[in-house]
Amino acid sequence: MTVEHRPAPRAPVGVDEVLARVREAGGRATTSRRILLERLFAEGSHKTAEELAHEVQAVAPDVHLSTIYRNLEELERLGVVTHAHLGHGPATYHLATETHGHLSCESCGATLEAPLGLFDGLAEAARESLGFEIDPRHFAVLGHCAACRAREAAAADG
Amino acid sequence: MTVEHRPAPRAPVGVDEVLARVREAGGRATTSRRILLERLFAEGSHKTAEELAHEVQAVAPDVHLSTIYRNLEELERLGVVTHAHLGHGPATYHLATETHGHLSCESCGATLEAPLGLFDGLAEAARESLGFEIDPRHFAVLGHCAACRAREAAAADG
DNA sequence: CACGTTGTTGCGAATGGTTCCCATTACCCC
DNA sequence: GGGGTAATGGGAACCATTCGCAACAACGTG
Repeated sequence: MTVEHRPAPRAPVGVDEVLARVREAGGRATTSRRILLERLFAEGSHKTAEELAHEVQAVAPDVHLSTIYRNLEELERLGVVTHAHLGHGPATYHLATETHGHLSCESCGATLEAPLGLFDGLAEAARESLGFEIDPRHFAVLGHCAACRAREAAAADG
Repeated sequence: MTVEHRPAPRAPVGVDEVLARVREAGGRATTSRRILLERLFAEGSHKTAEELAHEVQAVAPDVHLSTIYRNLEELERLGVVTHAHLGHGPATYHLATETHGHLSCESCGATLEAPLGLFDGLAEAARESLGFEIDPRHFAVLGHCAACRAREAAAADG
């Protein structure tokens, strides 16, 4: 067994499917919800609530940031969306379709998605020596990306 | 080589040594600085700025929280103190004498200090497949501790 | 399709953690 | 023991997020 927690999210296929699920759960298919979902299904993942708000507001200017937060929270409860903390700065949200761990560069903020298998070495070590089960999805593992390391090494040589 | 960044902190031996170093660097040995250092050298690590403020204020009630933050920042610049982010909630500060990685439980907030060697498996995997050099000191790797896993497993069984 | 229930929204205020600004204080070098 | 300047207290500002509340709008029902 590798890293494995939380209810496995049922893959949402599209906006309408998700809205149907929202209604099943007693919720309503509001326009702000629909637009937000369209933005989440659009390419480019790991968006902050504020970025999503801007995108949504390009279509529906009155949608308030707090509505974005509330909808993200609701979608997360349904297992459609997840958020990840990538170091300093705001959380980022993405579809819960594919699960992956996060590596984030402390220097430039770049985020790498990594298959959970990458974390198996640490997962095993932590589990065996401490009984601790890591989860690299909700919080990124920080460090320094290749580009920044190269740049920093070059600067150090100077 | 394993996980290894940042200037290796010269081990500070005591409050007075650190204050001497502060002065070398053009700083001044103020009372708030001294008391803060005494608290940092006292046992019990991973204290938040606010906890440290309370401890300092028990001795010198007028020391302001912003002074604590400024002093911690200054001490960090000198390599005497480090801070770590352990998930949600405020950062924690501790002496930079001994370097270790952090594992933090998402359920109960417990923090485990782990030797950097524990992270070697992931460090190698990330370096080799992505050129990414992890640093488990500044940001904790999150997950679930043994106690919480046991409790959660029991609850799931019902 | 009008109606009422109730989930949602917009908005602003509140929160928690941290940083910034600024006039005053107090180190400490001579 | 006076002067230059680092540091302080205090509070305002800041960012990300949450909350409270009155107005609104979905949508099942009649």
